[in-house]
Amino acid sequence: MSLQNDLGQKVKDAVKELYQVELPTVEFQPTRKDFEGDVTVVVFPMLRFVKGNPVQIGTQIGDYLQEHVAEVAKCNVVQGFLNIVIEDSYYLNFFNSIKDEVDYGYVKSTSNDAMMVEYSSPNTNKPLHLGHIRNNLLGYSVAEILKASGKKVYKTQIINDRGIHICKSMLAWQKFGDGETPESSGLKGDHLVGKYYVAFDKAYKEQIAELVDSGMDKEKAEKEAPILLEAQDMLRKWEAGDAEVVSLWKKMNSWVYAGFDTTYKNIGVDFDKLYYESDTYLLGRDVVKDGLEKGVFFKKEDGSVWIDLTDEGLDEKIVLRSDGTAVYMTQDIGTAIQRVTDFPDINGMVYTVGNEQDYHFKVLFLILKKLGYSWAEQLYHLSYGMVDLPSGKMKSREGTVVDADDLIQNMEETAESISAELGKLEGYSEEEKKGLYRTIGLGALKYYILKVDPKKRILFNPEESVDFQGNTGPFIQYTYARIQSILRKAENGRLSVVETSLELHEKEKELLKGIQLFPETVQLAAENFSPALIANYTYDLVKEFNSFYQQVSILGEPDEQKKQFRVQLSQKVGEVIQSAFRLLGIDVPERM
RNA sequence: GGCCCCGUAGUUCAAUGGAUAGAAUAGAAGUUUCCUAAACUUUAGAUGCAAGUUCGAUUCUUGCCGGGGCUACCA
Repeated sequence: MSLQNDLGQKVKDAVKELYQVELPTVEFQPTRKDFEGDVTVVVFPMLRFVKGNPVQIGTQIGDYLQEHVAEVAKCNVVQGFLNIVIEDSYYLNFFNSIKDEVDYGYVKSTSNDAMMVEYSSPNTNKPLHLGHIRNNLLGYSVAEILKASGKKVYKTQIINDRGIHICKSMLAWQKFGDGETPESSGLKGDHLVGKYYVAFDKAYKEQIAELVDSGMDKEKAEKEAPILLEAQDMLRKWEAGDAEVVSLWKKMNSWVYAGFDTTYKNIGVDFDKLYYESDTYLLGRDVVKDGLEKGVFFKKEDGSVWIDLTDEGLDEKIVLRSDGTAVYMTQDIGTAIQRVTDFPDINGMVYTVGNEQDYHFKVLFLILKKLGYSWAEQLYHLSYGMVDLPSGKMKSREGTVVDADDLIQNMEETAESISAELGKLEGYSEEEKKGLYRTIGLGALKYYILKVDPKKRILFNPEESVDFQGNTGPFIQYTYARIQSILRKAENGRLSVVETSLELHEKEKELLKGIQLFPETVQLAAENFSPALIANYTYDLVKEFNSFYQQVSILGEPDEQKKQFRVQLSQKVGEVIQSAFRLLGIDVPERM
């Protein structure tokens, strides 16, 4: 904020005048609640440059600031901390300067500095589950945060639509499906296909057990179960372009896509560009050949191509098989390059992928750097921890997952029953109510997931479900709804400018400080790819507002100037809540 | 074995190397003639262990202990 810049300069001036020393930086922090003041200068780091007693230095700087800076009202020094009280008029001036700003806190995209954010990237053999939800929410939110920080952003996903796991669902459907379709069964397409993925695994396990019973050892049985051999055969046919297999593949994938579309729409995420693995899995081989000539890669005797990363503390990693076919890494190299070809203004990419692939992305990024792409300097693996259940890991194969669609429905139902109990929705139509339950239910879920550091594992207990009270999405939505209620009741006579001679209530000042923090919080969240920073910021602001709301009468204030100021202050807080929550992909309700 | 991530109140989460480690929830106690009590106000309770760097360490370094992951010519 500009005040901090100004003050920083003034502190440097003070030190220069008092001690004839140039200070490189000045460290600020918000003053802790227990002390008097608004901002605090930490004196300790200066001791490196200025010899002396920190208390004395702090006091002298404080005296200088009071004399030379109009906004500084008072100072006090506690240990090595110089606490500065800022004049009310400064905050009121600040408020006047931003109160009518639309999208306050967002930076408009000006440059061609574009980023691509990849997230979701599901397999087309089963429906989305809670792990995908975490992925989707993180990726979408980071994309929105980057946009708000001034970047151009392309959201993308790569759909993993080929491979043995896809053939497993197809084969099981062929064998056991009896022609079942989404229409005939009433099942959502992705769920229908997922059902056959589970059915495959069941049949596979049965066959293994039979083979083991008949004397085969387990490892061999796992490789030679007839149904697995059939699936492998199907994959070969697919790769050869066998018309029947390809047509089945297209049919079942289309069911899955229809299902995914519904789920994405319900979660509220979207994409600017889709990539399909069936189109991209051959990419990358030419690049590897080029890289081989440039000496980035080397060839082993059997003809396979590798990169040696032992200098970087990693291992050797294969990039092309001895038969010349691609591995996962080859595809990823090719796909990254393809994206920059498709969108030449891309200057960086974010990959939202679980932390079990940390190593893979470390290697991928290194390879791209070694190949000499300038954009390779701006690659980020948005890595996140697993979502576990009390019973352990989620496994789609075994059907032990929290299904995304079920979970969303569950959240809506919980929101509904709480709302019904509170009974505040008189006059709302059924349709409006339904929309509200979705807003609240999803708000609870999204906030619950996004407020946590992505790196941490989440233990999700479906029995306890997600809270609607305390540090939660609904808590913040509720505050927003209350503010809207005030605005509806307030008369229209709006002040064009707030008198800066107004004396601020302590809570009002805290709110203004909170509002002031929003733009830098957005930037910080973008730099750190961290929705959690936005969530925590919003919570702090809202908590402060609720305390203000409780202590200070807004509409009941007799002084018209003050009343109008409080109404506008509330309105601005509401706008910031809405803007912040938009970055998390969470809606805010007019009533609740 | 090697490498990576995590370890903070009973539980779920915070804390750019800074002051007396913040919240929420569960527990105890209050606040509705007053703008929505999904709220507000009290209260009790925590840095895995051991060294080191520093004026100052939850944060950085090392070792150990716990939990998870990666370590495929799978994707």
